[in-house]
Amino acid sequence: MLDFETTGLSPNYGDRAIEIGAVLIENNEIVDRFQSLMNPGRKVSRFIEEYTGITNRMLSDAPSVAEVMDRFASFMAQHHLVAHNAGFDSRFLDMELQRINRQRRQEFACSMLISRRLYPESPGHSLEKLVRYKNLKTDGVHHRALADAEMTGHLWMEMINDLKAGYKLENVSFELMQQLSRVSRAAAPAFLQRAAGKQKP
DNA sequence: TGCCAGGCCCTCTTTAGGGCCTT
Repeated sequence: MLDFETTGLSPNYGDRAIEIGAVLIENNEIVDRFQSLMNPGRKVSRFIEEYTGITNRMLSDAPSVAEVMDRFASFMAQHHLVAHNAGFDSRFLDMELQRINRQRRQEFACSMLISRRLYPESPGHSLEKLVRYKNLKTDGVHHRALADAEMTGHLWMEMINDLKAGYKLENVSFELMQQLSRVSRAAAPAFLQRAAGKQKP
């Protein structure tokens, strides 16, 4: 599970990463963590300072983006990747890796797309609203990379548990989650019924 | 200086528009 804080929304228009947080999940348990600020080599806006709590002063002492991303590439290794609204984080990850001549090879899954299919009745599908809706573990910090990655991890594990309980699935693989995120919202229940049928002995 | 996203998903749809979600 990974999360970026950035200078803005568009890597194609020059925005850069300023913090990355990630948790490694094995057997429905957080077993490792990664977090670092990174100096993008430019000032961040007042809006970003207030939105994230990450100030220009904090970034001036931080290691370079290249240095942090090199360490993170080793941390993520070949593990599957998950982010909340993964399109956003995958664009920044791929752009920052490209800048250090490295490349992502593994697949991404999006916890937001899956939550929309699994919890259509939720009042919203932002990370914050889902944490409240599912009463997930949180330390109350939002818009910081490690805290958001941890909450995404708890959401991911909750969704797996709900799929197991609600559809009598014995095994919920990363691939099944990815497939779920790709079927239409209307077709999701039938897709899950079929998946459960296939797993019956 | 101020401007600039991208994709999903619904609906009053498909020759489109707008809300949501990420910073």
